[in-house]
Amino acid sequence: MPRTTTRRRRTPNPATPAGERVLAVAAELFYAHGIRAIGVDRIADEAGVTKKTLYDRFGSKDALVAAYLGRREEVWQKHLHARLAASGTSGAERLLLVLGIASDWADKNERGCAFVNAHAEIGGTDHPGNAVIRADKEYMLRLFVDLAREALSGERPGSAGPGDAGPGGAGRGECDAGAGRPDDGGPDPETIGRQIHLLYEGALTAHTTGVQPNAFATARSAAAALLAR
Amino acid sequence: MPRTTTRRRRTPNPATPAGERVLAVAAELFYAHGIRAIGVDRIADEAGVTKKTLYDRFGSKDALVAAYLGRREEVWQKHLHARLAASGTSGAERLLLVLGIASDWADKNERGCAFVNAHAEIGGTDHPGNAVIRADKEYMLRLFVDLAREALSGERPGSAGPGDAGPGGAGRGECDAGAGRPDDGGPDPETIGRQIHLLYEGALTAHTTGVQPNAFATARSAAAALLAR
DNA sequence: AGGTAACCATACTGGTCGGTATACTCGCAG
DNA sequence: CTGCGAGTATACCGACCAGTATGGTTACCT
Repeated sequence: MPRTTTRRRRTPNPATPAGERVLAVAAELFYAHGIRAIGVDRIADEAGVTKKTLYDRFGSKDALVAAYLGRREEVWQKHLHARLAASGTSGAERLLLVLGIASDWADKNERGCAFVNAHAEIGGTDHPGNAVIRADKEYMLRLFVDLAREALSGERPGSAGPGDAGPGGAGRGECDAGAGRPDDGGPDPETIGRQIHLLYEGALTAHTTGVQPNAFATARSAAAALLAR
Repeated sequence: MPRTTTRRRRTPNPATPAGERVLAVAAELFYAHGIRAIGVDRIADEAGVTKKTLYDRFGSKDALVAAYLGRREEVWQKHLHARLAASGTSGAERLLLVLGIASDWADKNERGCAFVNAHAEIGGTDHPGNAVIRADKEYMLRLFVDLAREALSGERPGSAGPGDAGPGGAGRGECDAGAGRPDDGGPDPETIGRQIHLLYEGALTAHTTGVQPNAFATARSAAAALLAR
């Protein structure tokens, strides 16, 4: 019974009761006040845990931050797909529903996108959390592109396999994303998906900063217009 | 000859050589590394100034942060209008040019929108910088709405005055911003301006986080499509 | 001549930062 | 019964935090 290398655990796994409490408290405080604004002492205190335990579980504050972001991504994606699956929608409706779900989510998470906020603090460094941020952004972009493809191809609920995609390199080119000329003939799903992704990202910040309280409704109407061309 | 109450200056004005140096250094460091990541000691050091001088000019770190944001807003708005005025464009072209200017700006400012980043760190508090953030966001929204109005008044009938609007309070409703239904008849300029503002905000974060390197080109094509409906 | 604004330099406060060290207790599985 | 993982408690480290105190040096403006 090879129990995953029972011995020798250099990088600790935080899946213990105390570790869970730490992660829960860290998630709440980091999100509400920012990463740099919260010290490990306070997290340990509010989790009812000693600093030693915190460091035994996570190794460093940076690792704890990365764990916080990873947990956040996991929860959001699970929530999103649960509501998406329960809706039974398809085609354009399904794509627009994503904006509706994000709207509800944003109402309950008044500090906005945790990944954008974290990027403001740790972006441009070699912080381990950056990988998680990038992964989430990439994921949402792909989701919108895939849903746009389904919406425009006569609504096929099929898996549509995006072709492994793979992490690959950073820049991929996408060759100008269809300039400004009114190519009314047929804007490809990739472009429309990317456009709607921008509406999604924009609605998140516009909603959070308070400039556009109804940002998601506005984004929805714009997305519908882009799909209906 | 009342020279603005020559005596008694409780709130200092930072318009002195040393003050300018402090502000310049602060702007660079705050933008590049974040507000909480930079201490006043380092700012004073790199500006070749003592901490005493820094506090004589600005009073507190929070006030210095607010000054940094104010300066940033000023520079951006001046740059934007200079390029806008030099272009001689009008109508839809003029609106799309804003996205082009923002694209160039974003290429030179790789850490993204200073106000979004600052909001991630001080949002939700009573920090004096929040007023500046809000003002900038509001300004860009108004700009897009006004330009959308100009762009659409030249080709579409029924100007449909939105009714004074005015600054008023925070929430203004805007009554659902035209839900999802395909009201192809005529989307009002206010709504289109708001939609394009979302594209602008989204492009900023998508470009900065690296998910969409060509975010502004994509935003441009989407904005053109929304205007050409 | 004297006042004052704008600077310099050094030193200090009380607190917090991320991270480590030491030593002890508990429950469980070999 | 022993060894170990998970946890407790306390104390410590050097560095940095925002902000203040004291005192001295220019240069300009009445």
